[in-house]
Amino acid sequence: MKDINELIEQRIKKLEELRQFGIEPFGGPFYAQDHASDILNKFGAYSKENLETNPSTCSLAGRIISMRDFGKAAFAHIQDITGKIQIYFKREILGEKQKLLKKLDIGDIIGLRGRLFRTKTNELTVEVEDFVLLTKSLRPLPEKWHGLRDIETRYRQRYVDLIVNPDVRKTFMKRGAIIKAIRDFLETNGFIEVETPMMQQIPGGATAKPFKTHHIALGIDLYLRIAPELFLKRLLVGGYERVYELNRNFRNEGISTKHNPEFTMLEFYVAYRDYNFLMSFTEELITYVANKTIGTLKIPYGDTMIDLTPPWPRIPMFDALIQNNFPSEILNDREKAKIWAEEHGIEIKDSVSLSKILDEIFKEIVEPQLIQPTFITDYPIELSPLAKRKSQDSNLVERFELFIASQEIANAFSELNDPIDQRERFLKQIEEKNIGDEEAQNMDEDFIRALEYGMPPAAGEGIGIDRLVMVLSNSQSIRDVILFPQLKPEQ
RNA sequence: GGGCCGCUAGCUCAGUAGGUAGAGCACCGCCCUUUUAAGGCGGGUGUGGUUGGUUCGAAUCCAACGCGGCUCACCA
Repeated sequence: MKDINELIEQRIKKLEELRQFGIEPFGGPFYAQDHASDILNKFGAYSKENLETNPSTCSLAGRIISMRDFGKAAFAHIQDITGKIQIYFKREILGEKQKLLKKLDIGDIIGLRGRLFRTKTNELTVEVEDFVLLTKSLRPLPEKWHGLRDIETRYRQRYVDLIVNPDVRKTFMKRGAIIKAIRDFLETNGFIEVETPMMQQIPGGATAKPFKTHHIALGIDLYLRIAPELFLKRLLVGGYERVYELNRNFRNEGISTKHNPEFTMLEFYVAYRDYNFLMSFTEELITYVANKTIGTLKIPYGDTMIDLTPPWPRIPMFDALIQNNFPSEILNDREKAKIWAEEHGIEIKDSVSLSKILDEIFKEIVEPQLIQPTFITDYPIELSPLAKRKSQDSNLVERFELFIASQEIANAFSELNDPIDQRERFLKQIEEKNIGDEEAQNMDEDFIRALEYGMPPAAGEGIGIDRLVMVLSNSQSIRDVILFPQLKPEQ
């Protein structure tokens, strides 16, 4: 941060000179009446003559992002949250104040009022009648054509990325719109938003390694939540019928283009429904969000087009395997399945169960092909300790995952509400943990106690918001949809 | 964590038989009242990621380390 160079020194000098003129370079409030894009939209149809005969004034606040100074006149563009607009400084109008332009730099934030006109090239422009410096910028912005390309700097200094890369702004605006649309949809369908603990004594509700922290006054270790699931289901016991939480989860895993240690998850629960209901509901939710935020169900992703038009195929997991040439006769044969996997280049650890082997094979041979939205249903019970068994086959659970663009977007199931079965499943997890599965789930006695009071039959779902935003914004890396992705410390 | 690639001016990038570095934009000075990659004249502003090594001499060759990207592993 101490890399004071000549460019910064020059700007500090200008700042001091401005103070000598009695101008405060870090000013107070400025109540602009307008925004750049609003003006462009509102007056876009007004001709040059029109603007001359009906003078229209405006006031704006924003950052100077370019400057073309002629001495007695100057053009600049200023940028606000909506976009940019050209402004024109003219000595005839500003008088002595025109000289202040010498002390302004690209990057400074100003407030101004002026009159709209069109230039020779017909660009709608604000002729500045008065302006005030609101903030002096001491660091030079990246140059105007190539902008800021360096990925590391873009992530570390997202503020600069946002100033100079309009697409980045758009993506994060879209992210905000997507989240708002999700809330709108859930609220209109009778869901109530809640907040449950992020710091948990027993991390549960997912298979993942947690972050550990410590509470000094209580003298206990706490874990950042890996999922809100067990608390949301306690709320079903408490009487909530439709409930959701849209917030951060934390998982102590590697970082990649698809994983950030903290990520945003929507979890929602519906009493008196099952996973079949949720599949239809998910189609409605995602198509609502897509229509609302991008206005179409046919969206580009990488070099393919994704068509979100429902209904989406619903394929049982085992069928999906068989359709991809996995021999159905060895679905129940751990040894042969393991051999098949290894013959297809999939590494399998010795201790791993049949279900996990099938899951590995699925990830390897099926998942990459699930470009268009697809529900994969009916997972093996060992993979789903919180899900309800299928009545026709007690080795399977009523669960689905939604895949789009080869990514798992949603995971949902009919919730297990039998406290006795739940206790057995937890005990099974503890066995797994003892064998060495770091991610196996923990016993949560209070959760079982809650179930013992009676949880209505219910279905619950988690949607990975970052990944959904990736798909809807055609982003190839999760870091492009998280404002401040986790990075190693700078030096 | 493994493999591969990258790190040179504020930004985007050049620069190998090894001879202490260059372009555009930005910036500084002067000129210019409709420009928009404004233009004209003049100016290079640098801890070459860091630390060592080889060498008379290193941005360049070697090693270690740091950070980033891609990829594999793990997951959502």
